[in-house]
Amino acid sequence: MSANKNQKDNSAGLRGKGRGILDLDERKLKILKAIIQNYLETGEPVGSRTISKYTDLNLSSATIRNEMSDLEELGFIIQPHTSAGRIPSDKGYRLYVDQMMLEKEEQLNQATREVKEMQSMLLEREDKMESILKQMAKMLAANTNYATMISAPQVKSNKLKFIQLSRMEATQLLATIVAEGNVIKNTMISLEEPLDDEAILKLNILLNTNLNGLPVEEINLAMISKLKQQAGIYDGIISEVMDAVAEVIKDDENIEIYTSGANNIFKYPELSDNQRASELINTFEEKQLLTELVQGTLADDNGTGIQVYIGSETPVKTMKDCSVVTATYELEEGMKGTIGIIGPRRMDYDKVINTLKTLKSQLDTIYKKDDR
Amino acid sequence: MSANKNQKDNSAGLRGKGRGILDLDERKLKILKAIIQNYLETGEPVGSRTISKYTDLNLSSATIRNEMSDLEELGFIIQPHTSAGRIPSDKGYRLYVDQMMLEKEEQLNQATREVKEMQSMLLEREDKMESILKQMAKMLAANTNYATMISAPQVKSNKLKFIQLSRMEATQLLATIVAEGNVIKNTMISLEEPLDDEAILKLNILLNTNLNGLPVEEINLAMISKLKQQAGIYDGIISEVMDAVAEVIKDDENIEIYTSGANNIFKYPELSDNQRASELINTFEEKQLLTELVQGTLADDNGTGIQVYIGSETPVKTMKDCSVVTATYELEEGMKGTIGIIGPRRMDYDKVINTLKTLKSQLDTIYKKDDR
DNA sequence: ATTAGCACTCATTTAAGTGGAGTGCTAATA
DNA sequence: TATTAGCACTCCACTTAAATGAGTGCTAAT
Repeated sequence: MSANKNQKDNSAGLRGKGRGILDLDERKLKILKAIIQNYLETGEPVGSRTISKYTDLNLSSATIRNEMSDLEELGFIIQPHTSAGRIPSDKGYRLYVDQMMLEKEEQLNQATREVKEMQSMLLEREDKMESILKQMAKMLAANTNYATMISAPQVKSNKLKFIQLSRMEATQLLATIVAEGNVIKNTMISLEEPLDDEAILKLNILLNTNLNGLPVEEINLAMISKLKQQAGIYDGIISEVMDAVAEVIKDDENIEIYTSGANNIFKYPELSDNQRASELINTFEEKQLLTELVQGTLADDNGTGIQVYIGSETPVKTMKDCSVVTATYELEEGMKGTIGIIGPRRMDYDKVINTLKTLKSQLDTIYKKDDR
Repeated sequence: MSANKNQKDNSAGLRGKGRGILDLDERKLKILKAIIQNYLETGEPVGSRTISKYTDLNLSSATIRNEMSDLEELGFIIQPHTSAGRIPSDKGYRLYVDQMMLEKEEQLNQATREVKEMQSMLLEREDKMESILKQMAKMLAANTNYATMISAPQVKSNKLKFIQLSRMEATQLLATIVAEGNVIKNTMISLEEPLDDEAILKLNILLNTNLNGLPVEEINLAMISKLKQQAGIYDGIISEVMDAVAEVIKDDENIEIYTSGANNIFKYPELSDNQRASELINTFEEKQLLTELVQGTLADDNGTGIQVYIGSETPVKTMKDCSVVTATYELEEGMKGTIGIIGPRRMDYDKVINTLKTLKSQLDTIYKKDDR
């Protein structure tokens, strides 16, 4: 009975540009695409009649039904229950997205326009990194209606660059520590006894001659105790400074992540039942959980800088009902960061990917680096 | 004292028997209390029979009904629909809370125990303010099952304390600016041409002699242009430094606010329908919206440092279906911050207030200041 | 290979029915 | 006079049943 269907399935490669198992004949592909697009809009299972009417294939619903039956057998679509329409499976989405990323390579046009307004807003206040990123996350969220996250570029500061003690008040010192990548930390140090300028100068010289340019892994206990010894009665200060140095290193372990538009998930019924919503909101609040995502993307880099995780593909388990699209951007000193958009499976992949692509290139440009 | 808020809330004498509102006869008070307590637990309207059975008043349901009828007329309770039990009105909650805050003044005991574990965890990593506050918010949320927020102490830095330029690399300067209250900002300044040590020293002297100890309002354009003039060819650097100074001031306009447990709202059905949840989550994400709350509490200070906003009383409109309990704490230099707990109207006021009280005093203690 | 037609499935909607929690009122009681 | 028992009534929440309709699979005809 299903002989002819199976025949098609097996002979997939006969036609046209046959390569790989994934090729479907042109018509099936069109139908699948139509199904997905329709589902992206409505969020409802889509039936054969809908496709037959709203597509230029001029096929009757019956024919569509046959094709859909095949598509289901191939695992690209799913029937939620016996007499419902079909919805795309993760595999279906995946095909769709892959297809799209091939086709759409060139049309940055429309998205560019949309991002332009972002860019102008961004440039308005050439501020410090933090506020730029925060703002960017916010605008992305507003523009896409999905939840967004953006991680600050991860600096691997493994060298100390500069240490300085300055007197604030009689018994208070300010220690400024700068590591490679311009990671800066300030600490206040309280003193028992006042310290004269000369002593401070000496300490500064001591610290800088010994530590400047030093890879952190070379700062060990032996080294520290040697310093203390040389500092004499001021060894307490050395201790505090070294604590601060440790902080600088530790700081870059937990990446800064900014999020926005978490409440957008309420726009998609499939995500907003209490259970799921609660988990997702929590994930966004405990940004720590998002670091997995960042780490994941940085590891998965596939050349394009764009990654698409569909449903269970995502590294963060609480997002198994979502799709996640990420872009990694890279700043001057080889510091990489991640932008992520989190939405329902039926995300507008086209728009999102294009937006991210453009944004990424803009970001690269802003920071004087063009890697396209 | 804190009860005076609603003391003369109209409706003073609808009935002959009505005297001042606060002296409801003892029995009515007991019944009201019973109703509220029951409602706090169940979240369901409570009927006369329930009260009659689970209270030691030994009254029949009929009697209770009569009393409830009176209480409703007085505005302390509400009937959601004709034949339902009663739920407390905002006014009812208000009375209950005021009453409680009088009674419970002395019993810090139990709550103290609960908070102790927090304290020990807190002290474990005597870190910088930020992480302490974050952690505190988190623990509060975990302990209470409500959403929490905590604002970093608001520093009113109106005097510059210290400015320093240091050379990082040949064409890169680090500017460190410290304002009163030890608000620190670092900025990198890129140079066209290398700068020799002598020039840097001069600039440092110039900046410090002119700006140290200066109230920010005295830093005007005239002052700046005078500085530029004196700096000669280095006027560009002065500009950048002054920009950074402006940043320091501006920074303390938008207060840092840390939140946690936003997803706790999903534990209370009355808050977790999509509409409300979305708004609330948004409020927590756009922490800026919470500043109103902080400002509000700092303004409303009533001596105890604890404030309770019930329903529409809260300054943040998106929280009109919530109750908010806040405590203001004060650190050494007169810097005040706010801790807030946001939950449903039927919040466990008793526990929350006690927890906040204890936490507040702990906080005060940790920072060497006891203001009880 | 495609299509029309038909019987069937099943989630969703609508209507009607039921139980029960809770009230207000009245009359009886202490 | 204050309290209580009793009763009729209200109305929500829940269940059940029927109607709806979108969608399918299969078969026979084109």
